[in-house]
Amino acid sequence: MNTAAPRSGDGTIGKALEVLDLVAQAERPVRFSELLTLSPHPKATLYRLVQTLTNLGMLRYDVDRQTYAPGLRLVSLAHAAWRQSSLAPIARPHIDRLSETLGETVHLAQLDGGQVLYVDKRNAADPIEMFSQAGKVGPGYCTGVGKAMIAFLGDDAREMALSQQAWFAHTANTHTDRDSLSAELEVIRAEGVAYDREEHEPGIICVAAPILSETGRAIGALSVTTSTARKSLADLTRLAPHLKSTAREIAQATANWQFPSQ
Amino acid sequence: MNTAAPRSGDGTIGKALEVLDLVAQAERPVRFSELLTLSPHPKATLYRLVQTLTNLGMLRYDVDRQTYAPGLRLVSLAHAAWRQSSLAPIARPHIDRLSETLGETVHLAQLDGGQVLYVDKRNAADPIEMFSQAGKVGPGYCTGVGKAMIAFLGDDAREMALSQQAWFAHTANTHTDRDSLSAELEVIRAEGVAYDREEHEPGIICVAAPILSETGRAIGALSVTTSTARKSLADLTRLAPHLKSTAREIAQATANWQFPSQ
DNA sequence: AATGCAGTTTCACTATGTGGAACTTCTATG
DNA sequence: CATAGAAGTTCCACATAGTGAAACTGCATT
Repeated sequence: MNTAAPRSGDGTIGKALEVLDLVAQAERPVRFSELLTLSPHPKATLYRLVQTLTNLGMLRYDVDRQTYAPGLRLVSLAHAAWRQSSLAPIARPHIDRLSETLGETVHLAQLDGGQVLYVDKRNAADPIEMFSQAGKVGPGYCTGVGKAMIAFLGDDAREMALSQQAWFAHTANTHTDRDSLSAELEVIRAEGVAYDREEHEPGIICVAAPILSETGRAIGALSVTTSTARKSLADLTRLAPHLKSTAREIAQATANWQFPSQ
Repeated sequence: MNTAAPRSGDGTIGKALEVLDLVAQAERPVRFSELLTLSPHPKATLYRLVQTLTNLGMLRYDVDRQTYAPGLRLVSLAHAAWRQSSLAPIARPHIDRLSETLGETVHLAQLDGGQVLYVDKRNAADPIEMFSQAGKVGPGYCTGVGKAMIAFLGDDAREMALSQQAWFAHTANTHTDRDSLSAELEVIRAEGVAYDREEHEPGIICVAAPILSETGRAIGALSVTTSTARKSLADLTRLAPHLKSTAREIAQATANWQFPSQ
């Protein structure tokens, strides 16, 4: 088996996925010419790729507007991925309970290519939401769940993850290089909890606890997010024990069934 | 732009997606050798495809168990697809209201390659947890939502859809050929509602209304599903007007924004 | 030690995908 | 209403990228 994960350059299939990503990241239907400016490929090549993807149902082409959007076939594929590769199905009852106890919205995230992928969320007020939030991605280096997970990776995986960060200063508190973050990761490892101190968005704070495998590696993370208007960091500290115990419950539940560490 | 949608045979990318589908359909982590028996490709070719997909994050490889599962990258791609290409974000408030009014579980579905794709569901208080969730796919020819949508397709699209059905007799009531179904489609077009009379699962019945574009083509469908133990078909008939009016509301909401007919 | 099975690598071959350029719409503009 | 320009589509000589038979490497099992 191959070791690294370059995530691009893998032949034709890689190119096709780059295009798919481009369309997905656009967040709205795009015209062919827009894609052309965004992609490194010559016109004819891009054209064929887009055609193939459309034929395969991975892109949807709107004839009237002449635009491309991600196709619904992805949704059904993702369903399988979500059920098999995410902690969500197993974690769901535990998250329900936690969300109810705390009266706060709880997020469940996993690491994918150095980025945080939210795989489920439980809104205290409004139950059962699916992909509305699940599927969303965020940065690893400046979110509570991201830091919680990176702190508890194996050395190689952590190096990998650190090298994949953008280190963009979203706020004055954002870690903007690996040394700065690495120092905090030590603390997170010691405490078993990570805080987001308005590092991603001003006014937004969060506590997060990693979900650990038997070998002590992060396989996911839980978080409670709130705004400085509603709660303080001290308040969140009080929630930490609940988070940690729920994380431990989930870890146990997964150990009984299956699940690979990164 | 190409017209038809053969959904396979599209070069290397098509092959890669076939493999991805295979893994997704397995519903559990699969070994390489299992894939080998399922796929028409020779060992080496399959091996490379699987490697490429793994590198790209579309598959996840579990080193310990030597198994492949759909990768989480799909979940984030699907998020974009769900937001842009599904009716769910627009329809959500209307479905909420309907589900609350009726006190029943409401499903929202769209047609994708002749199959029904459930893009959202709203579970009322009393959850009959059964066969459906966002991302789940079902047959077109023997579900309420499927028949409601197929009835209101354009001629070409309907022919296409009919040719893509499996016509498997799930129950004694299942339509097993296009003539049988076509007759019912006439009725559905006249009434504007479709019923599933235990055609997919014994004991499960449903009413469905299509969501129509300005040109009268189906862009999705709504349904209320229940069991014969709880309700009769006559009961469902009484719900039909609510379904139809909600479907019309959603159609209006989409018209104001965007949306292509099939 | 011998057999068999699952997974991986090699390598000559050629099918597949490439991309520059030419062609066709369509839309904006003088 | 002619004309320029941009956006989308097709063509085709070329070589990269993918193919698959066969050989190889572990690792169980007998």
